[in-house]
Amino acid sequence: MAPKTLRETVLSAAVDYIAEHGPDGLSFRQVALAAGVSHQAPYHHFTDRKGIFEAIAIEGYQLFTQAMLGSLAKEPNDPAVALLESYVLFALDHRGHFRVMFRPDLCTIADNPELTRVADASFDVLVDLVSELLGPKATVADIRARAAGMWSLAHGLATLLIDGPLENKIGPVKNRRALVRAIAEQSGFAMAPKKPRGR
Amino acid sequence: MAPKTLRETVLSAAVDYIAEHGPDGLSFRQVALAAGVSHQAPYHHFTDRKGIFEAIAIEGYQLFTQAMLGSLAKEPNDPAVALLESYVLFALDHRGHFRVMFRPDLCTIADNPELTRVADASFDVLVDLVSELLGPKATVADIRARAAGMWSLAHGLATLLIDGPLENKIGPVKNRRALVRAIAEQSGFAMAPKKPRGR
DNA sequence: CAGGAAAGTTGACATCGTCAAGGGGTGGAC
DNA sequence: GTCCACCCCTTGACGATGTCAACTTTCCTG
Repeated sequence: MAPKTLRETVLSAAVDYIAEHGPDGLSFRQVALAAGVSHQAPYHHFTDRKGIFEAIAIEGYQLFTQAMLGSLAKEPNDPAVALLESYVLFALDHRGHFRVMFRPDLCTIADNPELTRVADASFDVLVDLVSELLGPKATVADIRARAAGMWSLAHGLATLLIDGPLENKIGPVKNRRALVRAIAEQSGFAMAPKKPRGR
Repeated sequence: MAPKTLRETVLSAAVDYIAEHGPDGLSFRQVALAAGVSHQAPYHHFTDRKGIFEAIAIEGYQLFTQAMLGSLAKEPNDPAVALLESYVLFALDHRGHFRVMFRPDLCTIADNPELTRVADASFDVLVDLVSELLGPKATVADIRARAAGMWSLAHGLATLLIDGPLENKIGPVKNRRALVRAIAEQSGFAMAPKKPRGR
C-alpha cells in the first residue's frame, strides 16, 4: 500500500480515536508519539490543534456529499427517503468525521474558506432536492421550512443514534435502516417527485 | 437576594460561560478565581470536573421537564406542536444547560443515578405523549418510530439552531417560534389528540 | 556549489485538572 | 471550659497538553 505521509497518518489516527472515544480526550502529542515522531511534528502540517480538526471536517464533508449524491442516484424514485437514510447512515459509518463536522468549538466553518466551500456543497444537496421536490410554485418560506424540517429530522436522528440516549430510551435498534425508513415515511417529508407511488 | 453558596456561584458562572463560549474552553480554575476563591475550592463541592457537568445536566433536565410539561398544560389542543416548540425554545433559552445535557463526553448519563432519573423523566414526557396520541391500538414499533421521529425532529432543529449551520444556509430566522410551528405542521407529527382541528 | 525552503527535533513555558496535606473556624460531647 | 471532629477552604506540587522559539537535517533548485 502507499506509504502514508505523516499528515495522513495523523488524520486517520485522529479520526479513529474520535470514532471510538470522542474528540475531547484526544491528545495530538500521543498521536504523534504513537506515529513515532516527536510531539511537535504534526504541527508542521497544520497551523494548530483547530487546524487538524478543520482538515478532518473538510475530509468529512467531501465524503458526506459523495454519500448523499450516490444515494440519490441509486434511488431516484424516493429521493427524500434516500437522502434521510444516507444522512443518518453516513453519521453512523463515519462517526469520527461526523462528530467533528458539527462541533463549532472544534472547527468553525466560517474560519476556513475551503471548509466553508465543502460544507456548503453538502448542504446544497439537501436544499436543492427540497426546492426541486416542491416545484417552482413553492414559496421561499415553504422551501425554507421544508428544508429545515428534513435537515432537522435527519440530523436529530443521526446525533441521537450516535451519542444520544435514544436507544437507551426506546430500546436497542437492531435494524437502523428500517428505523430510518419508518421514520421517514411517518414524517411528512417522504414524497416522490413526479409519480407519487400509489400505496 | 439570597447569598449564593459557592456551589451555586460556580454552577451559574459555568452555565453562563457555556452559553456564550461553549463547554470546551471552560476552566474551572478561572471560574474559581473569578469567584474569589482558590483554584481548588470548587472541587470540595463536586468530585471532579465531570461532576460539575453532571450537576449542570441535572439542573438542565429538571428545567427541561418543567418547560415541556408547562407547555403541554398551556396548549392541550395541539400537544405535539407544543412539545416540539417547547423542546426547541428550551434549547435556545438555556444553551448553557442544553449543550451539556447531550454531550456524553462531558457527563455520562448512566454514570450518575440522579442524572439517569431526571433525564429519564424528561424523555418520558415525549414517549408518554406519543403513546397517548397513538392510542391503545398502536403497535410498539409504531410508537417507537413515532417517538424517535418527533424526538429527532425536535432535537435536530434545536442543535442546528444553536450550534449548527442552519441559519447560515437558509438565512437568519427572525421568528423562531413561527419556524418551529411551520416545520411541525409540515411534518406528519403534528396532530391533535381527539378533535383534529378542521383547517 | 551555494542557498533556501520543507520536515522534524528539542527544550521551555503557561495552563489545566488532580492529588495530598494542612489550616481555621464552628458546634456538640463530656 | 476544653477537646475533638467535621466542614470549607488554602497552599503547594505533579503530570499532561498545546504552543512558541530555536536548532538540525534533508533535499531540491538555480
